Amino acid sequence: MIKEKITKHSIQLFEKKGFSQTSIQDIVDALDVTKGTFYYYFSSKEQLLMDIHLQYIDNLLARQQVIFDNTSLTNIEKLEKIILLLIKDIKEKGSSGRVFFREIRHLNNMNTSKVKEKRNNFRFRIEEVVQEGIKTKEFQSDLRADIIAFGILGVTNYSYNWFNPNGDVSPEELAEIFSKMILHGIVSE
Amino acid sequence: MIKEKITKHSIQLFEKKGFSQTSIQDIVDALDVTKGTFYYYFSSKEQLLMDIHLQYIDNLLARQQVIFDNTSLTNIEKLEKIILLLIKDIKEKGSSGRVFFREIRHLNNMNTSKVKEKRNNFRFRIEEVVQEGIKTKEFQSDLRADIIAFGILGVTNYSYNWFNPNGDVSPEELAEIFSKMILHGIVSE
Amino acid sequence: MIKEKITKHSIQLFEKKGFSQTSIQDIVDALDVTKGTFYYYFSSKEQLLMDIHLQYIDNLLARQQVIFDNTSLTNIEKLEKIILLLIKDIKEKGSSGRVFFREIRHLNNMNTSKVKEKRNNFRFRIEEVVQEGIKTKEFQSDLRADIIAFGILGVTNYSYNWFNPNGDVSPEELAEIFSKMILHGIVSE
Amino acid sequence: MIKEKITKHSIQLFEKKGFSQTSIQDIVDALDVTKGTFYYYFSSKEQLLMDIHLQYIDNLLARQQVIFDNTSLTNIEKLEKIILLLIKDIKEKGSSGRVFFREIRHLNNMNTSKVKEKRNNFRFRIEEVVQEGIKTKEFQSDLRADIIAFGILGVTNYSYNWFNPNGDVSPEELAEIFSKMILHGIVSE
DNA sequence: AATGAATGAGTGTTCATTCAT
DNA sequence: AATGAATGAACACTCATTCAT
Repeated sequence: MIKEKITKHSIQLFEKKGFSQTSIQDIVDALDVTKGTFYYYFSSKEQLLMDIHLQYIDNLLARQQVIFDNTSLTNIEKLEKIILLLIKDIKEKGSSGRVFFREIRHLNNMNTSKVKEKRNNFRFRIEEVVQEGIKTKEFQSDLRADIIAFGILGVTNYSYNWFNPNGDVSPEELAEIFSKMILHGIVSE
Repeated sequence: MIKEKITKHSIQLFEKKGFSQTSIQDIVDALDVTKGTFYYYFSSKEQLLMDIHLQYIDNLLARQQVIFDNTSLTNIEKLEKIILLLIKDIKEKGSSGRVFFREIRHLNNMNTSKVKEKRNNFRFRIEEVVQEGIKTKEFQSDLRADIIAFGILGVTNYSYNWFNPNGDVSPEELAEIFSKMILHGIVSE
Repeated sequence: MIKEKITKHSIQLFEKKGFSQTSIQDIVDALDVTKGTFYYYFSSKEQLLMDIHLQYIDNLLARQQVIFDNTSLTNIEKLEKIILLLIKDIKEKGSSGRVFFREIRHLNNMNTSKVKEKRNNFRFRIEEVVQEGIKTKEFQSDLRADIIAFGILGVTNYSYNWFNPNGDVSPEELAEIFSKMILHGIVSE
Repeated sequence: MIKEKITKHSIQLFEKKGFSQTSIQDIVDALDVTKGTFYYYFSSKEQLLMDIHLQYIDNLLARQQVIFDNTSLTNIEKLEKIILLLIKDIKEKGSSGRVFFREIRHLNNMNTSKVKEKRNNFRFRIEEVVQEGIKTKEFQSDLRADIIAFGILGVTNYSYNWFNPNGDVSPEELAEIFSKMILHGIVSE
């Protein structure tokens, strides 16, 4: 209960001020508890950050898996759904996402490796979808699936930095615009 | 001379360890000078960071301007050249770029505004190219030029995080792959 | 039962890491109980240390008393037996002894006084034996019994720091070597 | 200058309150400087302790060396002079000595090794003197020189704990009493 | 008899910055 | 142009102790 509250508030603070600019004091002050309480639940500031990272990426991976395993979808549809998954997440978990993308540097080597492995898994899944789509002729035969995967992640992840999900474009609309761009390009035929 | 050396080494250190994890002591130690010397050339650590930001974005803006002003280019060509400009920069100024994208948070409000304005200008130029291309029918008529500009920047900026310009894909090849994806999509026609 | 287990394990920890470097957490972790349990049995960390001190010195005093009261022994024999008592204790209660000698500083004033008084009593007994031996002409007539007592304690107590009772010299042999040195010196006659 | 003042005051404080009970704050408060100043001169609290240890043991070793190298002395005289050296030091450097004997535990492994090696060297020199004395028949032929060396150090080092050099017994007198005890024993012939 | 949550004062250490020289 | 001494506020983290249950 308190642990969850600490995590939740920390995410807000890390997003607003950055991990290193946020002190444990800032965190516990925001919750009206003492530092001792923080260290009762977390062994270090870094462990809290690791918790946040794992919660975020594990959740994404699980939801990506559902899409990936759905055999009734074409690869085009799978890509669209993965893009939508990421964009919609900005509304639901935007703060976590921004912390996730920005603060990984503050994990130690071992933790960085763990998180990067999971991050890579997410990317490899996208790469696989592209690869499969090439086989089924949904996609062009000469694509570099690995690089396309990076391209797709670039488009979606960068959105965390600028997209306001409560603005005039809804997450669903944004996802559709990006899907269209990636799938069909912007040049008129 | 010394100032340039400080800037150059700081970029390396900021890239490797992060801005807040790099102390002034680290910087001056790397150059075998003393802290007094640092403060002779820079009024604060933040000012050094601001210098790095301005050098980076001003250089990019200038080079973008040349492309933008070249009336002999189609809008498609302009987009291609801007993408190439950004990707090639990873090889030439990768460290600066990574510092630029990661450490803006450590500027104060006024400096952040100045840098963001320049950043936005860079984006507006891309948006204008897209807008022009729509008018000339090079691009599809129903595009959201603003969002496409964000998409393009997502693809290129994210590359700073993963692209190894000395690997098996050259900057020129990467730029071409991304240009093709953005212009024509990945779906086979 | 539990109290004894806490005391016993604490002695090991205090010996290995030192009193102030050992936290209550360390102690209870080693026993798989919680801090509450510790404070059920001990009112404070210091009281535990005091317990250890008292157990150690009271035991020594009692065993010294037996020697002291044995009227069938000469004073030389009494000295030999006291030296043997202390050296043999290294094998049996080495950890306690080391804690006893090293950590008295961490007792408060009142407790320090109590322990020092008992320590002094131990020393006074040795002094008395020397004094008696002077009267009986066993010992040289011009000895400073008080200082000789300190000398004897120096030899034996310092052994706690270096003597390995399981090495090539047994406690009995060591006690004999030291007895001989103190009684007869090292110069060849 | 300031560094020396810090060291000097720290020795007093460490002696009175113990190393771990003395905070950096205590030290700098006593000198009316700030913690920053402390860390300008010392990289850590432990390094200060190491400095104290090295100053103490290096000084002792150097003075022991002079005695050791003096070929005009018999081995008996060398022992007497080494004992006097240690006892007189209580008056001159008593605080350092007490810190030296009590706080070695607070050095890390590498530093402990360094200090212990020097400590051992001091002891080995005593052992050598005893060994030489056995060869020259000054000392009894069946002595365990190594253990006798420990015995001598026990007598002298323990004096740091109780001897008041300004009391009714002077350092010279104490050294003579102990020399006599060690050389000739206490039993009347 | 024992727990587990919570406290709060304290610890060693870091570091951007200042300033007389 | 450059130094080196000094500052002081902040920081992550520790820990003996308390107490309701």
